[in-house]
Amino acid sequence: MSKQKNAPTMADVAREAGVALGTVSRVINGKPVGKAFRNKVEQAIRRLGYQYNNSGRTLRTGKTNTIAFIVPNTINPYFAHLVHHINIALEKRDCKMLLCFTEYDTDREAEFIQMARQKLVDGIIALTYNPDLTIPDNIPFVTIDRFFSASVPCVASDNFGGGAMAARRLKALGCTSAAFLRIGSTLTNEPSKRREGFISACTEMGLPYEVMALEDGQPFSEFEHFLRSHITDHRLAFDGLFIGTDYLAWEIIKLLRGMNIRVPEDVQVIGFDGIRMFGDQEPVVSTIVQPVQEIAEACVSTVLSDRLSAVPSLTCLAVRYLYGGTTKE
Amino acid sequence: MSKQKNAPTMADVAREAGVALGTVSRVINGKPVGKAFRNKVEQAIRRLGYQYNNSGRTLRTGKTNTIAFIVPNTINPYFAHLVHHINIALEKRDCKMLLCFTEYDTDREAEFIQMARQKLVDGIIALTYNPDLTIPDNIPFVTIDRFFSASVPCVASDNFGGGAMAARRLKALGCTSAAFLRIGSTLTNEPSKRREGFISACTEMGLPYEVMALEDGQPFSEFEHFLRSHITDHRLAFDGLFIGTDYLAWEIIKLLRGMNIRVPEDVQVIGFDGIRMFGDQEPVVSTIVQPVQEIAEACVSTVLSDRLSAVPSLTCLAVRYLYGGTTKE
DNA sequence: GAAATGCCGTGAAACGTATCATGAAAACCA
DNA sequence: TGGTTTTCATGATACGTTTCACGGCATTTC
Repeated sequence: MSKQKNAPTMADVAREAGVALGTVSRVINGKPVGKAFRNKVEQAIRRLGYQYNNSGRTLRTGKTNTIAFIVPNTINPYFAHLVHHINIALEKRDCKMLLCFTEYDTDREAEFIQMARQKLVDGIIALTYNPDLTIPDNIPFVTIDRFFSASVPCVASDNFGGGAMAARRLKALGCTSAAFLRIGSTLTNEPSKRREGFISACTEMGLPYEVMALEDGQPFSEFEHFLRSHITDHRLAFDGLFIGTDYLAWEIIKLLRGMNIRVPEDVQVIGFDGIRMFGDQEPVVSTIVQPVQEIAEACVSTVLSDRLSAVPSLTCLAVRYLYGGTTKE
Repeated sequence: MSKQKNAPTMADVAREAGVALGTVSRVINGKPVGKAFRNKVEQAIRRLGYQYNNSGRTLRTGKTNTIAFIVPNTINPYFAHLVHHINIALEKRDCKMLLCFTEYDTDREAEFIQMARQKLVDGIIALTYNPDLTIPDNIPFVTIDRFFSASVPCVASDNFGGGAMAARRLKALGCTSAAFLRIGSTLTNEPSKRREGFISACTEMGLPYEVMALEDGQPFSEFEHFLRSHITDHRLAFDGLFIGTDYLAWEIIKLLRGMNIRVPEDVQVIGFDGIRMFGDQEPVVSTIVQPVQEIAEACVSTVLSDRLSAVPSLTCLAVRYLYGGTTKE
């Protein structure tokens, strides 16, 4: 019961069982061992309550069975869902997850990547906001929604298709004039394809549209100016709004309601990500749902695969989610 | 550039610097070292790009600088916030966090605790749902909101006070009849004190109240029956509702709206936890905010403290949060 | 029935680090 | 200056595991 009853080691088990150290190891690792010997060892393990020591194993094998997930935070529900599903996917493969919150801080992203080099993790899954990140080449690295180079696997859903989906949906809802809002300037980002897809579909359908994008660092209030400048006679100049992120959509809806513009009566609003407040609840905004679970699964299977460089960027299908129900396209 | 350029070790640094192995170690660990020697070592480290190997260090010291946080999931925003703040508190102390999702599964809770014994973590912070959990006595263990015994530190906010706060608030809002809803039967739970505090304050103020508690496993629809049975002439029999959790409150509000009962016009609803949809957004329900950050800080400082057994259960002050603004009581 | 083959138990050797006892040099004191 | 203390570099050791070469034993093969 003492706190420092130092835990039994494999040597203790070997002594207790009257076998060699190597035999104990073979039993533990499921290597072929004679039945009698196996029994002796297993009983000794049970008697002593032996548990393997992870540090020793890791030191010897060089494998930590741990993957780092670098993500801004867990407050944004979309990130929270990613964390959740990545963890599940890792656990399925007997791996642990080391969570690294960057808080959108570039320096911290770099720190975490350094950390990986201390043999703390076997690989890294990263959702970063630094387009100039230097990706280490000596450790498996997978990005979510950020394309760096052909040699760095990038997992993303069909952002272009999702954007087009949003446009078609607005049209189907009877909108005659649309607008697109997005924060973040990095045009090589995968998510920027949502805009491209939206524009492409609008053009194709002959739906007029406007685009308003905020650079990183620009004040959020710019959006308010944009919206206000489009109001005449208490009416918004457009009746359909596609917003790059549910997070942003929620903010915008607040803004609109503050201007006495009703959603969805006066303007249809569609977000992106598929965030729901809790597990099985109605969405706060109409949204294009990202297949979070598939994204997580793809990240994990890629980061754990040996032939990393051969894995192409993955593409998942987006799903539309609207007031009250889910529709797959 | 090759993937297997095995990383430089302390021995390599020592050779490069022309000093002894122990000297390198002393430099790295900030022990007193002669200036000339220190310089030589530091330069060698830089030249070789040396990074310490965590497994070796852990094996030697027995310290992993990692704390496990056992929590049902990260989907519930309250949990997500806990994860976030615990991680921040750990990082402040140069510790890592190992996240363990139980999904409310008792077996998995036990598994994770076993894992800790493999020297994977230095301590455990747990938010469990198994009242019969056996707490290991050979590893620092801190619980959130669950009291097991005097020897297991339990961090909880002032649940009794929070419950009383909710009652007073309903009264202040002009309610003349109240009800309390809660899921989960474990009466020794710290959160059950919310009910006690509520009842106590109602009694004190002469505010009539009803209590409806769902046992674990009972169908959620029981709540619907309860609510329906309190409706006469399209009017609810009470005009104030205190609900043990924001999660539940949100569900109940959905239910109420489905019955054409308006919130807050027909009935005032107050939840508990202080969940907000995103970082700085309006709450979905009125709620008693838990001081998540302080709770996290208390957990971490307790689990990392040596004189664990001497630490009493901590208590934090609750804060009231209502439509549009925050009020401290 | 002897040689060849396969099976599997053995003990030693690493993995990379922190620490400890040792001893030498430097600093201090009288 | 001689003795005593302090400072600090050294090299060996141990942490707990996996793996590897070795060899003993049993089973097969012609």
